[in-house]
Amino acid sequence: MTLSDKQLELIEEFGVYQENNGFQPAVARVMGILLVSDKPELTFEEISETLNISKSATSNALNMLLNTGHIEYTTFPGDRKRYFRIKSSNWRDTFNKKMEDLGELNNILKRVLEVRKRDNPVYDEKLLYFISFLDYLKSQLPGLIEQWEKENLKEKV
Amino acid sequence: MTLSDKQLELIEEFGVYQENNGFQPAVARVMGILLVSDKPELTFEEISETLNISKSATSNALNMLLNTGHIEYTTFPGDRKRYFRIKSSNWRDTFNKKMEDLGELNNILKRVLEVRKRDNPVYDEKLLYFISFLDYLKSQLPGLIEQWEKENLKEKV
DNA sequence: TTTTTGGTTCTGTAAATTATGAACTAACGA
DNA sequence: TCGTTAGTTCATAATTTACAGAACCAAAAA
Repeated sequence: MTLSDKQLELIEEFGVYQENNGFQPAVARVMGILLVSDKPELTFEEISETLNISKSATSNALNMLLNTGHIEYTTFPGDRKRYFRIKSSNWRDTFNKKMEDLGELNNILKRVLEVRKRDNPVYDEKLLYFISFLDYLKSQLPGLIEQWEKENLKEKV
Repeated sequence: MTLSDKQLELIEEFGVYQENNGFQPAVARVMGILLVSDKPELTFEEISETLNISKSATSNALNMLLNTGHIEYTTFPGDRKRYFRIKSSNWRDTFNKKMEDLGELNNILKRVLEVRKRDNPVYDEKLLYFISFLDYLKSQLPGLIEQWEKENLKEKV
């Protein structure tokens, strides 16, 4: 399989993005190739050879991504190969994870306020504002998402 | 300076959180101590000794955080020490960075759609939905923030 | 003028991460 | 039953990171 220069470039770019999200370089490239390749499904061999990563690294990356629910595969009768593709639900998950992450931060910050004893309440106030903002966001987002879904389905139907 | 067990625990927890955001362990702990200590401002020495990190690591961490705008310091006449504190604007920045990050992802995904040529449009559709969702979010968030600010100021005044 | 304070800068290195290649295995095909 | 395919597992090599320690420096104090 061959990829255009633009596709190779995007794999790297997406790869770096996902490295910053905590994925190993090779794992991030595997996600990248599944995302940008013209074929929506690729075999172990195609991934390994096109990305120039060893079989072991490919094996580890694919199993890791399978375990974390980022990819899945189908098979075809009379063909021992597995055909891997990105799980599309993964996009929504990516967003949800970011939101959960802010929730975690918010929990930590709430406990910070309980634990530290500052003489000047001005310092607590700034933090309280941010906490309240995150709470507000959390309360409003579901409605926002719902509304988007409504508008989007309207267009589609 | 001494910290309670709960404070030490929170420094570690916040530290791990910030490690996941790409900060070095020691840097993340420095942010942590500035966040949870009873005193809102701490000196180089207090930070270094309380966290048990070397002067060099402390120096690097503080300069890194100063350069990236996460902390700032004040001085007092006749006192050569600098008193470091977390920049409170940093909370809003943290949130903004998460949003910018989703914007970056969105840009990459838009280019993916331009570059890959898939026979079955179903695959593109899923991606298009997510892109459109992120765009929607981007368009709605400023209003959401504005509304929160309005409500919050109302309470305060 | 010498010493102390409040740091900074420069190696060196322990530990962790990430990937490789080779040996291995299970299933199928000839 | 022998070879081939489609991978997995293991030992280890190559980087990368993250920090400590020591030497260093400028300003203030003694």
